[in-house]
Amino acid sequence: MSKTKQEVVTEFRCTEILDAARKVFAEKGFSETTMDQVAECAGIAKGTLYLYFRSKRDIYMAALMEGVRSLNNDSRRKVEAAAGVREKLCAFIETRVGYFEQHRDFFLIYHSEVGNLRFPQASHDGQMSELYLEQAQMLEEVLKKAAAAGEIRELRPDSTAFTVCDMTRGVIVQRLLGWSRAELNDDIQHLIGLIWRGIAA
Amino acid sequence: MSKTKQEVVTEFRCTEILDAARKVFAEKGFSETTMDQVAECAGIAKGTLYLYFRSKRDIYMAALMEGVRSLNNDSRRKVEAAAGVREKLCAFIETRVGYFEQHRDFFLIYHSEVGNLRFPQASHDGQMSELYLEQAQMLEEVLKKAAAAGEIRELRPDSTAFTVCDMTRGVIVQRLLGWSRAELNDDIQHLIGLIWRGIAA
DNA sequence: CAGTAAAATGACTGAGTAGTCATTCCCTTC
DNA sequence: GAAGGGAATGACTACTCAGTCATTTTACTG
Repeated sequence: MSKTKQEVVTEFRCTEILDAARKVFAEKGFSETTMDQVAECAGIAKGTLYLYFRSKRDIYMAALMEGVRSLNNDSRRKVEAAAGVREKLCAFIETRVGYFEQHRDFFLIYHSEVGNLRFPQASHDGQMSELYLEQAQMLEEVLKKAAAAGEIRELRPDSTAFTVCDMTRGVIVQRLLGWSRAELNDDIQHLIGLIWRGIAA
Repeated sequence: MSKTKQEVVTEFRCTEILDAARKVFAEKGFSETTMDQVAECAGIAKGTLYLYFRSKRDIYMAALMEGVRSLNNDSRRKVEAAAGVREKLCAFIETRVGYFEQHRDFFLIYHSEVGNLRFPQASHDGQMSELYLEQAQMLEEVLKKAAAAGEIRELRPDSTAFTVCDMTRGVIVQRLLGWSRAELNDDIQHLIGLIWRGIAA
């Protein structure tokens, strides 16, 4: 059964709102953004926002989580599809750097939220931590298997996985703030070179 | 000439206020913190805050910048004092991880600010960016010289320097959020092992 | 210990904004 | 094309909170 007209409209409005939200939140941060600004950017009235979302935080979390889930799915798929360890690592980094380059607004929100992981009002419930950990753990599994197979040296897979995530995020920040003028691919290759020598057997 | 009584009292009040500010801001983040909370935590009335600082943002920035400057000075001194490249790297990482472990409130503010580097209202003027870059550049110099001397392989010193900073910060986050249960020293040694193999000639 | 000046106080104000809801608009159906 | 109903609107409300300032407290001096 295909979607009713109702559902189509609702989905369209939600997408529209979340896209606008990402844009405005990315520019100003959560607290400096007003609902009027989100509404204006989405080209609708403020009241309409509340027909589709319960609160400001609700919109923010939806914009954030939708992005994170999509990113995590992409990463997982690409990593699973890749053949060896090195290739899996490459896939992980390339997918994520690529995704963030394509969705800069989302990245700014994501990154500022990582910075707030400790403030409870942000990332409510710890949904955000959960998804963050999910990625690290996926990487951890890859590293564990690779170590067992002797493809890389023995090191703490948990800590290493986090570190790879941090380095990946770091590269995007460098690019976004204009601290790197290299080609995207050079940045990625440079990072992979660093990591691979760091962990290779 | 020693300080007048005036100056001593002023300095004491400022320290008191900034300590309280770090505590509260670390717990709640900038916008969720009220001046009343800062005042209460400092054990003074709200009005008194405004005798020593011009605004909420002013207090926040002072608390942040004092910490960053102190951290940067420690780092620089320790790095300069260390003998070889590897030792300088160790000194950098150990100093920073140690400092942040000793000043967790400060770290939470610092880390959330790194997440907000792109939002103009935060980190006004870009003072924060400046100090962040300062550290990375110090490291960059170390790496350049080491590469010229053949002690490490040729790689992009700017990008590598940023990456080392990111990894270092990452380790603290792991520890602060309880994602690492290892001894402090194990975490540090693990990280240095990773980096050193990554960059060694 | 009175007099004075500086420091501290906290009730108050004004600006800003999340969220509401009575009204208007528009689309569908007969 | 009239009637009915669901979607959209934006003026309005209720509240929060940064920053002020008239008053009180404390510290110093002669």
